[in-house]
Amino acid sequence: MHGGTIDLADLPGGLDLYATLESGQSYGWRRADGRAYEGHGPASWKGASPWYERAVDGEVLRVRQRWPDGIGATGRSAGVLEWEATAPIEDRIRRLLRLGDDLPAILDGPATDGAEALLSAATSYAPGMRLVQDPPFETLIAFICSTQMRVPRIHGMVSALAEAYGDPVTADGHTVHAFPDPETLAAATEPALRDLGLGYRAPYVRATAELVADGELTPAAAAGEPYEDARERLTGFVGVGEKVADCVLLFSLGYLEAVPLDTWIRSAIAEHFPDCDRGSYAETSRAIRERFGGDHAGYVQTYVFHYLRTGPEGS
DNA sequence: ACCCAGGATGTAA
DNA sequence: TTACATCATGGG
Repeated sequence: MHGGTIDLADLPGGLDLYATLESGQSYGWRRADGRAYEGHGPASWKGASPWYERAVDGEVLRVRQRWPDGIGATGRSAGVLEWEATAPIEDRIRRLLRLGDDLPAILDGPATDGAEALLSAATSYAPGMRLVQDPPFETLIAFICSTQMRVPRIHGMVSALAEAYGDPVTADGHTVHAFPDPETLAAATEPALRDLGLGYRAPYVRATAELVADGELTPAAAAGEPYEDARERLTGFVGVGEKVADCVLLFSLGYLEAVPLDTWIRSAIAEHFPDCDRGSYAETSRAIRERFGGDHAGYVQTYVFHYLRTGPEGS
C-alpha cells in the first residue's frame, strides 16, 4: 500500500472532509465504519474521521481527516488528510476532492460582501467544504437516481449498483466495488434494476448506459462546450433534465458556474431572491447564477444547499 | 393513511 | 412554449 499525509494548513481554506463527501454531491465513497451517509458526523468523532473508501481507475483508495491537536482547537477544516491507496495516486485524490481550489478567493466575492445574509450564513456553516470532481459516468447515473429521493437513499442505490454490477477490487483483505461500466449497466435488465430499489428510474439508467456504451452520447462530449450548450447536450440522456444536467456539470465536469435548481434552491429563491424567479429554468438559472457570483456560482449553491438541508433551520 | 424526497417524461393545450 | 398527471419507494 502507498500512502501519505497532506497538511490541510497548506490548502487555502482547509478541508472539511465530512461536509465534502456527505453533503449530497458525491455518491462514490463508502464509510469503512459501515454507517450510511448522514450517520454521525464530526460531533461524535474523537481525533479522526472514519476512513472513506472508493475504487477509482482500478485502484482502491481511502482517505480520512485527522485532528492531531483535537477537533475543537483548530476547527473542522484543519488537521491533516491521510490517504492510502494501492498505487501512488495522490494527484488523483487532489483532483477528486478539488484540493487545488482557493476557497477564500472563490467565496469572498458573493458570500462575504454582506449583500445577502443567507450566503454568509451558508458559507460560514461549513468552512472547508469543497466541491468534488467525480468520474462523469457514475455521476450521471447517480443523479439520474437522485430524482425525488433523499441523500441517504441515493447513496444506497449507487452502492447497490456497485455491489451488483461493479468489478471488485481488493486491498488489505477486504473488497471495494468499483462503479460499473456503461456496457455492464446497459446489459442489465429493467426488472433486475428495479430489484435494487431504483423504481421508475430503472429504465432511465439502462437506456442512458446504452447511449454511453454505444458511443451515441457521452458526458465527455459536453466537456469543452460553453456552459449552457453543455447543459442542453446532457439533457439528451434519458432521465436527465436541466437540473440533473447541472449536477453532472458541477460535480464531475468542472463547470463551477452551474447552479442546480432543486427544491431547496428554489425555496431559497422564493424566500431570499424572489426577483430571480423568471419562470423558465434557463432564465432563472441566469439570474441566480449572477447573484451567486457568476463563474463560481455553483460553489455558493452547494454551500446554500448544505446549509438549508442540514443547518439550524433545516429539517 | 398521508406526505415528501437534489425531477423527468409524456401528453394536451 | 407552458400546465398537468404519472412515475416507485422508503421514512417521517
